[in-house]
Formats: sequence, C-alpha cells, structure tokens
Amino acid sequence: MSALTTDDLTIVGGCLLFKCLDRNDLDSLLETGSLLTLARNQQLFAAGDAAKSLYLVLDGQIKLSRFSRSGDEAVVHVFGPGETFAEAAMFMGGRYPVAATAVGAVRLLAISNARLRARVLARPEIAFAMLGSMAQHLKMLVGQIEQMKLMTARERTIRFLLDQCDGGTGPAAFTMPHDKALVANRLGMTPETFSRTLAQLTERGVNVKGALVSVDDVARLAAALSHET
Amino acid sequence: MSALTTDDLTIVGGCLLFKCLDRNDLDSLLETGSLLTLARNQQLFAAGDAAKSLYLVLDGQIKLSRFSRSGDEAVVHVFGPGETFAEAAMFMGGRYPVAATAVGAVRLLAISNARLRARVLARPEIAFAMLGSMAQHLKMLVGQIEQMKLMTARERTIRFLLDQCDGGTGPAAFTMPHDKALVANRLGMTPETFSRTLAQLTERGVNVKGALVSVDDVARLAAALSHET
DNA sequence: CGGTTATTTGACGGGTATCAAACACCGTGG
DNA sequence: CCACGGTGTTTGATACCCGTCAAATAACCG
Repeated sequence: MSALTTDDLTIVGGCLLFKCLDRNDLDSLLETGSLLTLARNQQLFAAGDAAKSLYLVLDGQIKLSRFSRSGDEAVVHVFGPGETFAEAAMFMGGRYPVAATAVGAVRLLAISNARLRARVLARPEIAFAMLGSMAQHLKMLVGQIEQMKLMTARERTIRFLLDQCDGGTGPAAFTMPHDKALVANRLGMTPETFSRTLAQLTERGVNVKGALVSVDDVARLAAALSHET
Repeated sequence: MSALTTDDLTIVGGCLLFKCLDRNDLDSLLETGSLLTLARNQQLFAAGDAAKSLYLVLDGQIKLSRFSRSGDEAVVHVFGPGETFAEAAMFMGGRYPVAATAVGAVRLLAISNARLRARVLARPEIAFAMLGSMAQHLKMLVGQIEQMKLMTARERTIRFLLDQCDGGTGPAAFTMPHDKALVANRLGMTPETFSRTLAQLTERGVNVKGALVSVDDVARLAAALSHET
C-alpha cells in the first residue's frame, strides 16, 4: 500500500485497536489497507452503504451522523486523529447505520473487514481490543443519551466547556474543536441557542472570542452546574 | 449451579451470544454461572459498581438507567427474556456505567466475566458473537440519539406505536411492554406528555384502554409521521 | 374495602426552536 | 490594497412544545 509517514505509523501503533499487534501482524493487516484523502464536507459513506472497511483517522476530523427525511442532521460523534470508527458495522449485517463526512480536510486509513476478520481468528487478542473500543463507544453514547434526557441546553453547554478544560480548578483556555454549529449539533441544540447560552455565561467567567474560549475559574463554572439556574 | 428449567435452556441456546457454542462449551460456561431472582424494583447493580458478570434475562424485564444528582432517571434500555446485557462492562475498566433494576419480578443468569474471558480465548467465535451483540446495542443507542435530537415527542410516540405494531398496513393491537411511565421515560418525555399525546392521537385512529392499544390503520398512522404536525 | 400506586387532566410558565436580519470573518480576485 | 461574495456567528422577536405543579380519577392489591 501507499506511503505512510512515520507520524502515521506512530498513530497506528498508538491506537488501542492495534497496539496489541507486533510488527508482522501490523504489516500483514496494512498491506491491503489504503490511504484515503477527503476534502472538506466530502462524504466517506452514507447510511445504508455496504460496509467493507473500518477506518482510522490519521489527520483531521470525521463526523458520524444521521439525517431525517426532512434533511435535518443529528451528529452522533466526531472522531479525530488516532481514533477508529465503523468497527461495529462489520458485525451488523454489513451496512453502515450512519453517514460519515469529513469535517475539514481529512487523511485516513481504510482497513478491509475481511482481512481484519481473518486476523482476529489468528489472534484473538485483537477481538478483545475491538470489544474494548466498542465498549468505549457504547459508554459515550450512553453519556449522550443521559445528557439529552436530563440536562438543559445550558447544563450541556457548561459540561462541554468543562470537558474541554479537562479538569483543574483555576483559569483555563482552549479553542473550539470545530465549527460552533457542529458543536451545537453535538450538544443537541441549534447554533442560535448555543451562541446565546455562551453569551449568557459571561457572567460565570466564560469569555468567547472567535474560536477561543477562556474560563476565569473552572471550579466556579463547575459549581454553576449543581445548585443553580 | 442450580436448577435451570428446560425452558431456560431453550432461552440460553437461542440467545445469539451462546448459540455458537456446543453442549460441552455451554456446560463449562454455565457451571460457574448462578441463577438470580429479583423482586420488582430491586436493584441488580448501581452505576460505578465493579463489573464481575454479564447477565442473561430468563424471565421479566431489566432496565438500565442513569441518575442525575437530583435523582432524575434516564432509562437507557429495557431488556427482556433471551437478551444479554452488561457485556460491555467487562471491557470498560471493570465498572458498570449504568444501573440495572428489575422492572417486575425477574429471573436471570449471571455469567462470570473471568470465566467467559477464558472461554473466548479457547473459542474465538464467541468473540464475534459478543461483537455482534454489542454492535446491536450500539445501533439501538444511535437510533435513540437520533430520535431525541430530531423528533418531537409526538413523532417519537407515533414511532413507538408503529414499532409495537411491527409492520403491516391494516389494523393492529398490542399491550404496553411495561408501565406507561417507563415507556415515557424511554421515549424521553414525562408521563404527562405521553398521556396527552396518546389521547390526542385518538384522531389518528389510536385507542388506548389501560395497557391495551389498538390502531385502526397502521399505514394511516405512519402517514402522520411524514407530512404533518 | 381501604390504601397505595398508576394515570389522566388542567393551568401555567419557561426553555428552545424558528424565522429573519445584521454582523463578523476570510479567502479571492480585481 | 481594497472590494466583494460566501460562510459562519450573533442578535432580536415570536411562537409553541413540553415540563412542572396540582388535583382528580382510575387501577391495583392485600
């Protein structure tokens, strides 16, 4: 197969799906893989397409989403470098249940289902790795359902901010992982509501300038989650 | 282990997780399993508990849910006879991410994680079965997220009714799979809203009397989903 | 039959979506 | 360098779905 940079190989080796493989196993798996490049907004596959591969993101972001008849989109998750997706499809009747679209420019590695299947039979440890990966996804989806069912838009927004700040108690700052509209969709609200909510959180020490977000005091923001409006 | 009825064995054998096993494999797996009985509303495990087993429902229903700090419940899924749950937990750091509670009286089979793990190494086909089972759960959760994100309470209710009717185009009838309050929670709405929505659907040929639901014309109800308020 | 638990119904308020328009940002080409 | 179109973001006004609180009614069980 085509040229993987050494950076790429680092990513592949660090991915929890493949880290259990030694060099030989990896090579034999990758030799049928192919390197793909997608432009911004280019679709990798649609919901219902035959599933012939799973994918590893090397660079950029891929969003998985579903569409209603009326064209409204529900983003299920966004995957970044080092993450694999569509593992589940090869066990689900061979159809992808969601669509995959490049958020920006994306490079990714496609790995043949058939090939991987054969590899699993030879080395059952891979199966454990896949189970672990899918278990993570399950947990994530459960978290999303919980959020949608029992948190308000404001609470989900705060929680998103805290997630991005990633622990700590003092001041923090970060940049939006992607378009605000996409973040809003992930959080299950409209861009308008997201914007308004962020503006309103100024009084809680949140400042937004473009894609840059700064939080005066993470602990204080976290406190806003529990006891209050 | 203790007494499994022949009915129980039929259920175990029919479950997609175990149907790939022959008699010997099954016996060796079950000999460390234990038969549990839970009373209505009895909790099997809480979120955060150490995960030492996965479970197969023999009789009754088990709900998996999360609770907010304020005590509000978000039901993730309800499992019935022949279904396995908590497979994922053994690959997720050994902690259950949700709580499991008996909806009514329940009989179930607990299968040791360690034991199953050993079995998988001996027979990799089991791993495929587990992957298939988890893939199903993933798909289901994705469906729920889609529903919550882009359908109104009314649309979700209609879709629930159609699901229960299970295809067909003429008249249909069924009984609620469980308490209306629980159904409402599964659908991401309050019991009040669920009740009101059902009442309002009378004009679409839906009639509810206690736990019994009848639909005059499934096709007509389905039509209400697409083009209208 | 009495007491508890489910379900329904009503009134009300608030959180979000929707529609619409102004505004900021950014790469392109003149 | 600046005009310019396109996209992303903000802001405003409005409507309405749905949650909340409360009470009445129905169903259930010992």
